[in-house]
Amino acid sequence: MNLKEVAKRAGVSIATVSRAINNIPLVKGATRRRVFKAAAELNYFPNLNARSLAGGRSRALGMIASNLENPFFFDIFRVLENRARAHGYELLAANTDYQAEQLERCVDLMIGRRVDGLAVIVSEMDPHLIRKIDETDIPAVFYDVGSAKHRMSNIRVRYKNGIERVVEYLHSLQHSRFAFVGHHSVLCPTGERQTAFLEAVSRYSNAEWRIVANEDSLDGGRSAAREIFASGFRPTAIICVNDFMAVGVLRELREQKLRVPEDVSVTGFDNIKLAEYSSPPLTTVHIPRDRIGLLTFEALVPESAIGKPPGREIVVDPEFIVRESTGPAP
Amino acid sequence: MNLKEVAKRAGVSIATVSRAINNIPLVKGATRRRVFKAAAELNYFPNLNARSLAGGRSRALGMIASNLENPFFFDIFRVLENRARAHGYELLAANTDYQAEQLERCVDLMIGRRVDGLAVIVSEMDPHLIRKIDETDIPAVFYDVGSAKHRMSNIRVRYKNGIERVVEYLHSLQHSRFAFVGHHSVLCPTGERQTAFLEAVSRYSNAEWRIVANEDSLDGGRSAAREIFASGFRPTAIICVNDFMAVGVLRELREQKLRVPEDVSVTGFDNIKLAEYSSPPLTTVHIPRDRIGLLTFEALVPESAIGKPPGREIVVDPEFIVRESTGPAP
DNA sequence: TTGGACTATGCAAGCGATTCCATTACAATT
DNA sequence: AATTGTAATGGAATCGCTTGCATAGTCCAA
Repeated sequence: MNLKEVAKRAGVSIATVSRAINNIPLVKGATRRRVFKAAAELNYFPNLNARSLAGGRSRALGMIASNLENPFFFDIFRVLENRARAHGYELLAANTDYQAEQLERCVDLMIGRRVDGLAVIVSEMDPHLIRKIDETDIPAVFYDVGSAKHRMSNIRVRYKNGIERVVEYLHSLQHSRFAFVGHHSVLCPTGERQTAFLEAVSRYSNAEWRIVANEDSLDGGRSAAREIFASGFRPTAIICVNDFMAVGVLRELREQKLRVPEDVSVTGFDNIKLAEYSSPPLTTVHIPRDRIGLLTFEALVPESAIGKPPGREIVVDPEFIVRESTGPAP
Repeated sequence: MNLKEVAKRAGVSIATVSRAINNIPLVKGATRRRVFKAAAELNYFPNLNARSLAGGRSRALGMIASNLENPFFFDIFRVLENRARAHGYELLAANTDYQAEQLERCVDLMIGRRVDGLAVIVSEMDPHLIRKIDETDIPAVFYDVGSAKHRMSNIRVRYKNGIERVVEYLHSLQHSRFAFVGHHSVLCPTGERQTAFLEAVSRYSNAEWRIVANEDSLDGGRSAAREIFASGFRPTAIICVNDFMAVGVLRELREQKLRVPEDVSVTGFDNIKLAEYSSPPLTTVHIPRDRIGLLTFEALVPESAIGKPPGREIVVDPEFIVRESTGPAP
């Protein structure tokens, strides 16, 4: 069903139908009603593809995430979707599973759909893709990568501070054997956290440590923990790159009959809901995902944030939260 | 950048460029190379909106879910996305948060995008929407609602069997005071589980029970548990409509210093990964989401399932899984 | 009655692709 | 050399919509 049919039935031109459907005030009340009646009778749905094509914009935003299964990303998605909807946009979401190849596919897809703004919240970003997106003139937001320019913004989370706080806190509880559980992502976020971990831990002369990595999932966290113990290392504290994996670590400790925090302390990162719901609840570092989502939206849709420059550098500070998964070293 | 520009640069017609880009074999090797070279130099991306419009199909599938945050839905999403990608489709996902109003918006959006197939995995479905979708001639899959017809399929999970097994099992462990934790969804899935619970529990003359409902989230599960205890009822077993909420229940029990399963047994439903990772791991009922995702895809894309009829009734059987969250009544 | 000044509507040109049909190029066959 | 068949390309209509511009209708003041 298309405009033409509706126009015929309502006895007006397609231009008028288009205006009526789009609530353009020019149309007279009576005409508008006739149009809506005809549209309803014919079960008419505006073809959004045609609309995007003709209108020159898609009224859609895109979000690409590394792992939507991890609530960290999902929470951002949720905020972004709500903002988008409130402003008459729809949100197209895509998942890369941390794979560079899929990321490229997703980017092509989003550009192909001619989204009006694109958020790329991934840790496997590649400069070549940034250039690619840049050349399209689509407003974009990246995450922890390079700096802002043109119409591209960047969100930077100060992971380093967070990890430092974690290590300091554990050290103050007399811990000295640390394990760091990361995930298989080549670039920034894990990288920064891992680097920060190394720096922090190196400051203590009596500290020993070990680093393992696995995929970003519950299973990945558990496997990582298993790997640590298989190596013979006996950490008194396990610092995880995020809460999701930390829950996996907790599971393995349970299996090994190690009590948390009496025998070993565990920390997460992100402060997803699940951190509060794990047993024991996780000591972690809060990253304000609401704020990230909101700022991302504002960066993508300039008219929603008048006065703020189109391409900007956004810095987000984490916040340390102590719960029950950490305690004095045994 | 568009076809015309690429055509000009490559010195061919737009028809030829279109064929080259779409890998239609008619194009001579040398020409093809010239076209790709020009496209690359111009940073050309096919406009998918235009393509959908001209081609008469969008090469996109849609999936609408009640709550993508609940891994039950996300797992289906993942399978569906993989199948879709493997067959050259993209997947548009939308979330309703169990709200009828949002569901309608999502449906309009999907129809507006002219998806080639639409899966509606929600429990708040409404007959009027089914008719709406039916009239568009888009192949669709629904979930636990009515029966199959035309090009519309239906997936039905035999929840009843699952709940029966759960109740029987708990009864065999001498439990007699049951609580059922559901969520605020008007229609089938919860409804069926709840009804099945009532039926099963009514068979035992010494059984007492109570039913509470809350939103489908970790918080919702916890609040539901709180409500039970606030009412003064002291269940020996809490049967949850799904694992996600069960994890919330577990959290509240921890707060109340009640041991699971020594003081109270808890069961979930769905067998999401988290069920295995909670503490204690949840006794639950497995619903094969891989199978559901796959069957959904086959129902949406007929050419992927030759021989099978377009509109069919798919029945899925759950499987009872005992873990550590259940034990003999205290 | 007529002439603005609006308000409502229609016409038609795109938007960027696909695809049917016609045409050309070229090689093989007679 | 003429003919034929096939492979490669181009022309142009079409998909459903938006929107600038032209036009028709309406109302009121002069």
